[in-house]
Amino acid sequence: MTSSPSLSPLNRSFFARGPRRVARELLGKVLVRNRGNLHLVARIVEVEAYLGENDPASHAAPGLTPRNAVMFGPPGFAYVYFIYGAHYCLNVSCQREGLAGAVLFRALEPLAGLQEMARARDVVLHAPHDLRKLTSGPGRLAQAFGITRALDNGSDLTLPSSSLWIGDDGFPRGTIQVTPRIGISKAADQRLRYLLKGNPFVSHP
DNA sequence: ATATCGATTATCT
DNA sequence: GATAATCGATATG
Repeated sequence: MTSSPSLSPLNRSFFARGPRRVARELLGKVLVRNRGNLHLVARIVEVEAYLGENDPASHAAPGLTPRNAVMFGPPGFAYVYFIYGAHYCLNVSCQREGLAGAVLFRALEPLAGLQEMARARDVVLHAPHDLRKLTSGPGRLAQAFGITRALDNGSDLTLPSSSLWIGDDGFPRGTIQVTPRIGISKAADQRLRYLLKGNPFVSHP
């Protein structure tokens, strides 16, 4: 038996809280893509909270639509959207059914399956800093993990048996830094971006 | 039926 | 630092 650190899935109640709290707590956890025997694993190092219908920057602001329905559903499910004609972005729903909320995954630190991520991203790994090209940015990490709306939107992220899920490996998350969210025009002053201070894989250093 | 625009990224200067 | 690329969701007529 090879030793492997225990990796436990985050349960429903973890996500049944406000987006700020969930965002904060998600830092240091890991995102896992199950691909048969192979696993893609990466640590969550940067996220943003989207507060729901009362948050002008949230896709939930216009109220329930087919696109944003997952955010109005139960917590712990993947909300995947397509943006700028090119990129998918991954969120996890939080709060509770009927009360929208979500956390956007903005950057990950790749831990396992690096070559598979590189192939998905169409990059060649030379220097160590090339790893930043894999999962530093919401569109990049989605591409590295093969995340699409057709494939992953609405999937349950609390089940380790499912294709995509979130786990806790006991990593001590360290110091959290809070800044305004990136790339938005509305409510741009609010500090709802959370990152692990000093982590080289955050998207906008 | 058509127009607008975006929770981004790559590729320039 | 600035900008083009690109398309689905949404709003409007």
